[in-house]
Amino acid sequence: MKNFHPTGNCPVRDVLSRLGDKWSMLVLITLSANGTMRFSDIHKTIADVSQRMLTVTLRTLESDGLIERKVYAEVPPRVEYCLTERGSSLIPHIQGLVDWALQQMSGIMKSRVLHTP
Amino acid sequence: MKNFHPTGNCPVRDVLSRLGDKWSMLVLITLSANGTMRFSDIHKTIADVSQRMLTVTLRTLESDGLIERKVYAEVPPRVEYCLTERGSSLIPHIQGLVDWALQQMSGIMKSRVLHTP
DNA sequence: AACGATAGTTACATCCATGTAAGTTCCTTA
DNA sequence: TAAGGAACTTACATGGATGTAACTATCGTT
Repeated sequence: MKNFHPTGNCPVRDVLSRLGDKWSMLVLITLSANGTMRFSDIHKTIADVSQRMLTVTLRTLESDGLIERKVYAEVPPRVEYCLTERGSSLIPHIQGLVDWALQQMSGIMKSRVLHTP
Repeated sequence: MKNFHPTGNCPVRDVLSRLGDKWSMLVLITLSANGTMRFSDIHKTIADVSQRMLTVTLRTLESDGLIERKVYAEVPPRVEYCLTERGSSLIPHIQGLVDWALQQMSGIMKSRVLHTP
């Protein structure tokens, strides 16, 4: 347990807590699957995210250097997002989690029912 | 309710959202590193979790079948926790995320500073 | 002149995860 | 007789994450 420091501020916890929010992993997987996308494209793909939270999520991911934001000086505006190299390096790990969840979810749902009669 | 609850629709999101809370991954990694542990042992290892949240987290993990809870009829009580097979199968994926975070966190911190002048 | 399109921003409201503090149980030991 | 211990449980408080709705800018099109 030398990686997770139980006391004080842990940078690893900090980094991981960003991915644990409601939309970040979903956005990253979406960009990985589709390549470069406009704001409206992402919004259509993840239909139930609010405009505000999509903006907030994208800004946070950009701030951490996981995605890149390109603004084109056009009217109406055009903004494109894509994964950075750092963002791409994270994808296999998220995908690993998703695959695990897909394999296990049936059993997990059954387990939940047993534990809440 | 005007909108569907997102985790109500997608089982994968539901399962992953459980792992995204503040303590679940930490508890799983701790159990993986130390094997069977008592409640108080986990609490000592993860010093800054409140008693209540440790209880809540352990119950949730148990309900999903990721850890096993063994109660011994003694006074004072003794309760032991360990990973189930399902919980163990998740560890490599969490560890992959942790390793990634360790490799990237320095660069991420720098990126954050650049994006918040 | 009004409208639509895109990608936001702002102010405000609400919910839920988490925290705090105290109470509970039952036996053992001083 | 009372304190101590493990593992909770309950009631209440709080803050941060998320949601809602309205507003913005600009230009070409109707």
